[in-house]
Amino acid sequence: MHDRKYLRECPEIARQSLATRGEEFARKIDRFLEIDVERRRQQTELDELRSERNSASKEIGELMKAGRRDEAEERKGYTRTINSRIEQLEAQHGMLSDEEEDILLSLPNFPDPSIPVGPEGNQVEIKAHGDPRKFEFAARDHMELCQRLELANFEAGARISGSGFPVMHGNGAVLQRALISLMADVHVMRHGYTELRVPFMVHPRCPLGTGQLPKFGSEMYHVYVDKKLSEDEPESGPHYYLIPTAEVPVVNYYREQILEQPSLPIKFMAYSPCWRVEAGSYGKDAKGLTRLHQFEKVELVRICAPEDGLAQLEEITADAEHILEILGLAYRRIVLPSGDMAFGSAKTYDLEVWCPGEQAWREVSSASLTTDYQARRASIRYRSEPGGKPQFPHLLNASGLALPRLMIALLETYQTVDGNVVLPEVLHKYMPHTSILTPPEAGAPPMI
RNA sequence: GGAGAGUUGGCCGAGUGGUUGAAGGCGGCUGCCUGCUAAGCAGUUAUACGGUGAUAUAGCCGUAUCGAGGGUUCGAAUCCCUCACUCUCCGCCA
Repeated sequence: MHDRKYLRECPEIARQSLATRGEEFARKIDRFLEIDVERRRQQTELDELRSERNSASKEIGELMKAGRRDEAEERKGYTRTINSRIEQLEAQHGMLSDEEEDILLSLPNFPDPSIPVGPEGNQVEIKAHGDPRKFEFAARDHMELCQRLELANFEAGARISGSGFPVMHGNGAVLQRALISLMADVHVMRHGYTELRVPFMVHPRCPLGTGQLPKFGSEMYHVYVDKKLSEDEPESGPHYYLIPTAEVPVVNYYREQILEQPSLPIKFMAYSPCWRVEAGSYGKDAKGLTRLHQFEKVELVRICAPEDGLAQLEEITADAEHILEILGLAYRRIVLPSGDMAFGSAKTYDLEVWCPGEQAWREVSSASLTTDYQARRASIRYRSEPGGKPQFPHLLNASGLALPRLMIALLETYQTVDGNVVLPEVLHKYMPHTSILTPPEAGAPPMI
């Protein structure tokens, strides 16, 4: 959400900035400005009328006390006429305020001037790390490896829930758990994050704060208690959203709070499952573990001083990259163009890991600086000095990292000629029972 | 699922129709006093929006805000209704 004053005072800059994200926003800003002028005019008039009513009421009180009933009655009549005017104005003012609010909530963040302008495809590679492994044999893709080593069961997942809900099986499940532990440990012990364990279903206010709502409600799973399912007005009862990322609950940890002289940056890490509807994406990267309705992720969030945002983005991105580095995976960092960023982001780096079996770079992390955009929406403020003015901090988030695609890269990179997988050393202490994934022995539960 | 209690300022906590934006306390800030420390005294200390002002985000004026929404009234934190949330006890359950 943007500062009204800024839009009012620098509409041209705002228009130009948002034009890089889509052509519809200039029109919205124009409408905002139009409404804003009229809304303020009405508010001034309302304030004056109310002021008059307040003082008249006070007078009535004094007249009553003094026993001057007739004069009091006369004043009451006067206030009643003011009230009808107030009522009228309030209705108009309310409608305008609502529309203004809707517009504000539907404007994305201003892109940082440093990023490339344009639609998806205009991203720029910032750096590359590690060499994609060369194979002296035909590298298998992760589907084949999962099948052979019995690591993931897609059919069973479909039976249980539907497509996009795989069951991790045997060593696949263990490996996933090991990766979670490894990443969490590194972020907590080495990078200094405080770990949170958060609710996975959240109050609607949360995704509004982070920017998924109101525009992207259809991309999240919405949960009602059973008795509300059949009713026409689900909004009347308690309802929740399944989190599409731990960023949602973590950012809302301080929603509507004023932090008193916090020591910034605040760094939070949270592991969680994530649910995404992914409507309309069938067929697009949809095979295997690439794109799922439910997946797991370790998420990083930072809260920092406004002047520090860009530097913090570099750090949080480096924290995510560090995981790829200790796992020995080749990756590149790209900066997303204005037209391809999440709604609340001002600048986003994607980390793409090399998946040799598919001969493709796959996004495993997205690190974003949301500046004060989420802080405003979620009303998170802080005072840098006692009695100082509350100000909006900058918020950042980064996946560190998403499990399924990390798993793809890991399996495909460390496969051997005979179709096994030799795990990198850093994982050994998290999987003491085996450092080489091989097909299960006879007697293991069948994967069908 | 059943029964009850509650939701007030950074925190605790008064307050059942009229100078209550809100007593009192804690904490914070400013000053005074005290030859250390401690204590004491006085003052001050919410947020948002609008206007005015300056144009460095000071000051002044107004409005709104006592969980949310609606109602009664000239006037509501205070009365009425609806909803949300929190807590306690019982039941059920990992």
